[in-house]
Amino acid sequence: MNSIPIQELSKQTGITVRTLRYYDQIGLLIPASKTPGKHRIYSDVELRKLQQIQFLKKLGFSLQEISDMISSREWNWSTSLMNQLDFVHKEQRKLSQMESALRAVLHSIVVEGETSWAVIQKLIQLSGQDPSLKQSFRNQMFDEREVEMLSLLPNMNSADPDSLEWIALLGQLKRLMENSPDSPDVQRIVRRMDEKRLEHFEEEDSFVDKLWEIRKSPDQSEQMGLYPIEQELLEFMELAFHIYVTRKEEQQTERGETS
Amino acid sequence: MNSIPIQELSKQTGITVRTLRYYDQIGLLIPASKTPGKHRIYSDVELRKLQQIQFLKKLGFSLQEISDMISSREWNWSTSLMNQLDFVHKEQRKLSQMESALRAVLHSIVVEGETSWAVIQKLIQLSGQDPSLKQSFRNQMFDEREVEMLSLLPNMNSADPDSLEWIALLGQLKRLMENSPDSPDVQRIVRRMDEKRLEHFEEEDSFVDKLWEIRKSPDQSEQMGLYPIEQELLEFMELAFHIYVTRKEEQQTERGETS
DNA sequence: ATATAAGATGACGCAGTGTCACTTTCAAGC
DNA sequence: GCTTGAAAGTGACACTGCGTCATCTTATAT
Repeated sequence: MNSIPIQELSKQTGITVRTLRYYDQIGLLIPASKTPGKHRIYSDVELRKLQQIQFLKKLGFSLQEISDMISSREWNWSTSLMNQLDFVHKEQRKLSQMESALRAVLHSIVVEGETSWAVIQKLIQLSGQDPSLKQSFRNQMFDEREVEMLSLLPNMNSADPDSLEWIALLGQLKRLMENSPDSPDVQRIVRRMDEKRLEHFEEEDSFVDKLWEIRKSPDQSEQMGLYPIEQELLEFMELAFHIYVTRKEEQQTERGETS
Repeated sequence: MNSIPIQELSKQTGITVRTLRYYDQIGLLIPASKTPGKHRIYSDVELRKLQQIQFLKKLGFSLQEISDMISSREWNWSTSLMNQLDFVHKEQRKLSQMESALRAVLHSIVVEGETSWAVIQKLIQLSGQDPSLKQSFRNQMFDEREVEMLSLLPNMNSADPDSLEWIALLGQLKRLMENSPDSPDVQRIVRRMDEKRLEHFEEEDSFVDKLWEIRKSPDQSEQMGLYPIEQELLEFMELAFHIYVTRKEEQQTERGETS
């Protein structure tokens, strides 16, 4: 039997001395013996046991659970492993929700341009409402095919590049609101928005129109669970869009295009 | 100014009375006033503030952080949001590792048939080794194309149905070791294994052979980071396989097949 | 014998409540 | 105005898993 002083054990396992003493205190890992001066002495039996403890900790079990597992001779491993797996899944869901909420705030700040409590307030409104109401409103306004298309819409709390560009474009547009809606800067943004619209919703004009109507009504937007965009920005956007579309048609006419 | 007693506030927000008192104590949410008898009285200002606190808690911030955010007039939101997002990602990684380790134990128990500390010991060996060594050993034994194929191998800690069936088959085989390797039960399992091999590694005989050689050497298996399968089971499997292949060839010969 | 490293013990702190135990206040009915 | 029961108050301990002092003792090498 080789005797291992506490610091040795600490080095070999990476567990701090403090923790080893704590494990002794709660009876999880008791040293093989002690010197007359009460210094702890471990053996390789304890070394192995400590490694087991480390491993079980990596699985996320609490020291209490580990203690039970180690002491009990016949332990129902499958059950506790499955429970633990279940627990991990729940935690993962929580984290996903946190992630998505965090993104929503970050992106809202991009759109709003300024950081303020107003952003938080808006999101509190959104997150506070009953999701089933949202669902029924969506089903009421759109047919089945259109409801599916709704899931393709850019979203405040998603991280895909497509949504990100929409958010960025909105943010830029907002900062340009002091300019004229037919200024080149504004028109370039609107052109890009139109391109993106065509990419995803070409031939779906009626859907896009319906969506735009909802967007323009703050109440309806809220019921849909859409991030509230301020009225002025929407009006500015509509104006700029109108100008853009008109010019586009003129150019096509000049070039003698028929379609 | 409407005055809200503590229980009212509790009901409206879902925060317990105890927690509200604690928030008062740490100065996070101080009631608007108190009755002469020291009962707390809140107003809708505090109601809104409490909702903000709830929201920020959903983002995973600590009460201290929330306190800072609320009290400071000019807070750098973006930075703390990004930090928090970062933190969430780290937690997610931890959970993924836990999940995969948990699956490894669960699956190992299936293969071993019995639940025992030996399983844990094996996995401790595996998880304890330096992953870079594993990497270099793999690169040393296999060429580039083959290394890619390695990632298609069934794995103890994955949850895909393919891996699951391999695990299940191994577990069944182990329980049948007392039978003769040419018993129908055993042969059916070996046939299924062979089918699965063909599904994924048809035309890759040399790769499969090389892998099998490694499997048969406990040392090499360990260096590869493969779950240790006991020698007897491997030999039993090889024997059964040999019988299976021989019979298959005989049948083909009988049927007068040439290839 | 002495210096010094290593060890021991004990206590506080952290985060966010739950839970007891005991006292006081409020509001309402009489 | 008095009684009563509900609601509110305060204070303290518990939980998890250690980190981090501070203070005292032991082991070890010279």
